[in-house]
Amino acid sequence: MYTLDQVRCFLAVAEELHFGRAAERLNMTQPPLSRQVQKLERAVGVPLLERDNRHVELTTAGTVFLEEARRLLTAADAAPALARKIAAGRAGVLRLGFTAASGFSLLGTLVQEITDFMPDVDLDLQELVTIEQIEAIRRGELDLALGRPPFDQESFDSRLLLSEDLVLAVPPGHALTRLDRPVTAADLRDQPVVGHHPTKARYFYDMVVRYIAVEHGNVVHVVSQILTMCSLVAAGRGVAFVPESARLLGLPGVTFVELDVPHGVVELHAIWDRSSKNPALHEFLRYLHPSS
Amino acid sequence: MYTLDQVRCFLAVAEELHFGRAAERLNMTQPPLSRQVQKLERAVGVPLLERDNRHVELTTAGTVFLEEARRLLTAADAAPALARKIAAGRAGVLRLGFTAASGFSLLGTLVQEITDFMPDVDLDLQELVTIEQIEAIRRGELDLALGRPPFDQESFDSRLLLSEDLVLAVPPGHALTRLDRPVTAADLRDQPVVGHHPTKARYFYDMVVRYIAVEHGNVVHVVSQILTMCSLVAAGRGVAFVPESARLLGLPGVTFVELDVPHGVVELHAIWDRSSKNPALHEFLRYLHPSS
DNA sequence: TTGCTTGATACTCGGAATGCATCAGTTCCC
DNA sequence: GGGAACTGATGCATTCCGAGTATCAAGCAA
Repeated sequence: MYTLDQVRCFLAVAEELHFGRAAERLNMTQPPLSRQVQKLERAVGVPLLERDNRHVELTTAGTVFLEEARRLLTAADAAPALARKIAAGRAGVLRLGFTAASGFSLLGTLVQEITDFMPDVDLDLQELVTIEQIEAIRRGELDLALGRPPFDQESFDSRLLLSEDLVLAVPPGHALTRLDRPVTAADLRDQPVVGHHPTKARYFYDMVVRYIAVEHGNVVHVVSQILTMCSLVAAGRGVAFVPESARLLGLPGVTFVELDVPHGVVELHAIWDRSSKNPALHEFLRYLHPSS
Repeated sequence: MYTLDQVRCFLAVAEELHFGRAAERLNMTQPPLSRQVQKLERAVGVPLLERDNRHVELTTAGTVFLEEARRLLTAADAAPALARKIAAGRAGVLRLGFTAASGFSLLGTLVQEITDFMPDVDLDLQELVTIEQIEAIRRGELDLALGRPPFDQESFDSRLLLSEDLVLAVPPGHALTRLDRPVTAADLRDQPVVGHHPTKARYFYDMVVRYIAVEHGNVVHVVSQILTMCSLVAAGRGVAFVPESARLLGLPGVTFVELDVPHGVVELHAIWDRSSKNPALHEFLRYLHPSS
């Protein structure tokens, strides 16, 4: 079995792609570093790095192991911190994930409310896209997510926090800003579109497919974050479908026009594992559902 | 910093609530176990166990650390297993490009076969024309392409997957449907033709130039996708040369007549970079060439 | 060719973990 | 009340592992 030190060694080498520099970063010399990585590879059972007597590069297995290694080390660092916080008499820790987009809208007020209502609870905030949040909850690395459907209704409970409109982000002075009616699919026939990633931003992708049949050939970029979309719009690369709260970004070079879609279609939910035993989470849920 | 062994020691003690039995379970003697747990507690910074000279019990911090510890060890066990699976090609990602036309014919069965043969491999599908696929492979953004010649035989390996006939798409009731012999170039002298794009659909363009000398002036549209061609035929804009599998589209307003060209001239190849290191690709190739 | 770079290996040394023996505190029972 | 039994901690000798130094081997450049 391998040790965390070996994982740390591997991480440094994988990031530097150079044993000498990695050793320097770890405050050790190169030979023991080589041996530690060799040991790790023997423990894992497959080569993680390909050494070329001149260059070092990750194998495919090494690439995915690197991801796991990062998570492992993060968890290894977080565990004692968590234990210390508990021991220090704090009421607990609430690990809250949020999407970049929800950060603009209600994250601020929500954090304020939580700290008011549960002043002794430490809040750990992490920005992740929805699926990553769901995965993190499933792995027990997160207590509460601010995300969008779909998610497994079996294992997760949720509550709708916010409904907002889907609007079209366009550069200022764009022809569509001069329309005095909501933009329809027909208006977009010849518009380059900055599209959503079909899996990472599945919620928006599905919504756009459903309400606005965008010509496949019009999609000029595929991205997963609202902020990136707006930047691309500002750069004149096309128009984009974004939640109304993107206005709060205050980005120059972007303005927003109404779309011919139902109001309030963009939903933001609080999502949690119904089997979680974190007392801080339950305390928060009591605040969220004052009834129950 | 602590080690995974220390965590394993703590886990055993926390579960047994007895140093002696925990030591037995870990195949070690009791004194070093005590010291390992002490070390872990020093690393974490707070007591995790309360020893009572008669009983052992978890502190509050110990309880939450126990949970984290379990997760940590699970992740530490899972990571190498995952890496081994990746290296064996039994898991991972296979990025598969396909032309719209190949989508109608064998993409479905191929995808089915891949998911049967390599159930843990994620398939990323992307529709691109052949040259874009080749470029994507060259840039390392795609592992496998379903495309048509020509492509650089130096850097790419390939395998013929399908040969089919070139047929003529015409509107139903068209004069050429009443011929009782294959259509020849002469029959097309006065027909408006929906033509292929000379670079984006070079394979079909070259093939048509080679087998049927179409009058230049007859070409009323130049498009690069079979589906677009068929739609234009259905709209009565002309006739078009398409692979027989376009029948599978089931488009109303289009029927197909035989052409006086050799059978099986439309080829579809699986194409890949012979220097690719993706184990999932190699696993798939083993499936494709059971011989080698 | 020579010299430089880079990762692997040989060897020695110091620190850490192990196991044995033992201690110290508690509980139980006669 | 006192000794036996039990439990976790500690002292000590041994062993083992990992670190550092020196060096090697392979590839590349001039």
